[in-house]
Order: sequence, then C-alpha cells, then structure tokens
Amino acid sequence: MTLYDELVARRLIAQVTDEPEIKELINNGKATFYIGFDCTADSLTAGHFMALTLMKRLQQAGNTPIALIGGGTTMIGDPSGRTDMRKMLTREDIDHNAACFKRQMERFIDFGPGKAIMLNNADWLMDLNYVALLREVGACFSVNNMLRAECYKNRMERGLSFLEFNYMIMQSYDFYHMFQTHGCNMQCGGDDQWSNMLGGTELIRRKLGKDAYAMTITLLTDSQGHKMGKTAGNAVWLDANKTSPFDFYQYWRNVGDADVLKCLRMLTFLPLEQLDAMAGWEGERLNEAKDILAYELTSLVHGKAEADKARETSRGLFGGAARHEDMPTTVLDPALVKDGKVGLLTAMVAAGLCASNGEARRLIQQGGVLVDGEKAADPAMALSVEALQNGVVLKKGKKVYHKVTL
RNA sequence: GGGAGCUUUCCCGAGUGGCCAAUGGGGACAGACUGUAAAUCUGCUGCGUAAUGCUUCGGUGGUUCGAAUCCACCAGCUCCCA
Repeated sequence: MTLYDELVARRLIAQVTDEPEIKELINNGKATFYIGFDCTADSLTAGHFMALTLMKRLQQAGNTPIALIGGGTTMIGDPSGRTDMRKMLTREDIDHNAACFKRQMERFIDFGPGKAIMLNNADWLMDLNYVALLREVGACFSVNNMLRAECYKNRMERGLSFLEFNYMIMQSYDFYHMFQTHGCNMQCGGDDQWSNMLGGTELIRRKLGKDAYAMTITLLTDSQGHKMGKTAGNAVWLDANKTSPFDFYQYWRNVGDADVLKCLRMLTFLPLEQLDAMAGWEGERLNEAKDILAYELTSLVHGKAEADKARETSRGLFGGAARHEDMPTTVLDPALVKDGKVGLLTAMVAAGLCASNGEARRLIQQGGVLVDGEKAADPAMALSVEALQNGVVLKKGKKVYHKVTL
C-alpha cells in the first residue's frame, strides 16, 4: 500500500490541491513539506500531535519535513477558527515557547542531517520592510478573494482587525520564502488552515510561475463535532509536567465509543489490518480498543516505561486492586495541619481537586468523594497525620484519583 | 473626522434604583443507571469560619439611606455617515 493510500485509509486527508501530483511526490519521497506551529503556549498539545504523526509518516516514506516554528506569525495571531482576537504575546514569551516546542518535537521527529529541518519564521518575517513587502507581494493578493475565505467570513460580523487580516499574507510569505530557500514544495496543516495555505500556493504561482502543493488533514473531532484534546476547556498537553502521563492515558482511555476507532486510525501507527480487525468490536469489547489507544499514544508521547506505569495504575484503580503508587500525588504543606489533622476540604483544595472549599463541600454533600475507598459523609471530617504519612487516596467522582501525603 | 449603540457571573443571555449573588439556556462538576462509553433522569454551579457575612455586573469617580441599574470621565468593541 502506498503512503498516500494509507493516509486516505486512515481518513487523514481532508483537502488537497492536486491529487495526482501530491501522490507522486509523497509516495516517492520527493516532497519537502512544512507544517507550521504557532507557539502560543509553552507546550504542544494533543491537537498538535496529529500534525506530528503526519510529519512522521511522511518522513518515514522518505520525505523531508520542515517544522516551522511560528515565532514571527505568532506576533500576529491567526484568526482562523476564532471568534475573538488573540491575546498579544511578547517577543520573550514567544521565544520561550518556541524553545519548548523544539525540545518536544525533537523527541518525536528525527532532525538528523538531511532528515528534517526546523526553522523559525521570525528569522525572515521580523526584518521585513513594510513598503518593500507591499511592493513584492501585495499585488498578488486580492482583497476580494481574501474576504471570501472561510476563515474570515465568520469574522465579518464580529469584526476583524487589520493585524489579523494580514496573517494570511504572512503565512503565504513563509511558504514562498521556503519554496525558494529550502525547496519546500508542499504545505500541510489542519483543515482550518486551508485558505491560508492556498494563499501560499497562489503567491508562488504568481511570483515564480511554479507549482507548489497544499494538503490538509481532517481535524480530530468527537462524534458531537467538538475538537478533541481538551478536558473541561483545558488542553491536553504533551508536556508531562502539565498533563501527567497518567492523566494523558486516562484522557484517551475515556474517549467515547463512537470515537475510538477513528482515533486509532488517525493517531496511532498500528497497522491498518489490525485496526480493520477491531472495527467489528462492539459494546463492552470497545474497552479493549480504548486501552490499546491509550497505551499506544502514551507510549508514543511519554515512552514505553511511562505508558506501562500508567496502564498498570489505571487497571489497578479501575480493576478494583488497591495499587496506587503512580497516581498523581500531592504532598501537603505541613502548615495545613491543625490539631494533628488536616481538614478534608483543605486537603482537596490543596490537591487541586476542587477550586474552593465551597466546591469541595458541595461535592462531599452530593456523595462524590471517597477517602481511602470510604464515602465521605461529613464535610467537616479531617485526615489524621498518621494516615497522611502513609498516603490517603482521595477519589473524586468516578474517575479522578489523587493521593495526598505529608 | 461626525453620529448611534454595546460591555453582566465559564459561554450565550435576562435584569434598567431596594424583593439581585443576580431569571433562563449551554457547558462543567456530582448522584442514579452503565462498560472508566453514550443516552436519560436528578442535583449543583461567586467566596465563606455558612452568619440578616463578604466580594461581583468593562475601569475610575459621583448622585442616593441604598446602584448591575442614574450621572461624568476613561477604555474596548460594533454599526452608520465621511
């Protein structure tokens, strides 16, 4: 099976500019493609993960990836998929974030000589001269066309600043620039980037009379159409300090039935034959598929050892056994001890299980808290120092486990 | 440059002097039912030592016994005219 066919079979491809050409390029390792990453946070997220796997799949077939860190474009802020304007980040924040991204990507993509390149568009965007830029590429963009682009359409009612409007031009310029300096002939990205990407191929065609290609991948959404990779509005991070391997594992272990196979296909490297065999699984059996999904992804991101630990912990907790060595743990501040005890409410807030005492109290009153397996009935209860020294397991709701110690 | 309007708790959105911590919906969280799923039903959703307590309705001042509600200025956004 060729690479292109595999991508199709995995339902990864959303749109392409020129199917026969792109097939030819990537199947034969002739593509030098780039994917841009806006560094708005100090860690990549599960959302970026699919882009990384795509990069890896293409790299394995002999194509050359360029990971473009958006040090310059982040200064502008992409309005795609946004209803409001992004917060402006300082240059220092952006540089810091770019460095963090780089570290995470290096674990995943081989940046050895001739294998892959990492660039930062701050290197060329920051020095652009306004008038020179306008003269160089300004004539190649039709405002009429830009306004028709899907990503701006829904902003027409709410307002779109000139700053953001220029994002497409910057992104197009990136492609144009790398086409010339690095022989970059294809751009990949999320489907929400489609119009920005077309801006680039169009610019290259007009300025250089050459063809460049664009391919977008399907955004990973759940069966309700929501973007995946978020819990309670927070991103699922790839950085172990921001989302622990256990929580990362649990996130995927808990995807809905309707989404497991899709996730396996799009995110893992498991052979398609194996996935096809799983496609017939139903009901309870899907839990096996979820376990495979969670294990595969955790081991890709955090390594096999961490994945084993997370799986064991998870099985221990949900399988009834009392194993809890690896669950997230908080060491309480000794200052919280009063009369040889720490109030349960205090402990829950300190462990980050609740935002406030009031919330913790409510939770207990609703019967949502277990202390070492026993339902906590009284919000006023306290944990003794002796018990804490051995570690007390707090369970919030059905799935959130947290150990507190002194 | 001129004119009109908007800014409410996580989001949408009521509220237009005391009965407002503020209707309703969504989301989130919890309980029941389950398979660590979905759907459904229920509860809950500012803080709190739980009290006729405290802090909230873009910001700062003011009027008033009392303001999310009135006034002034500032900021942000939207729309119309140039």
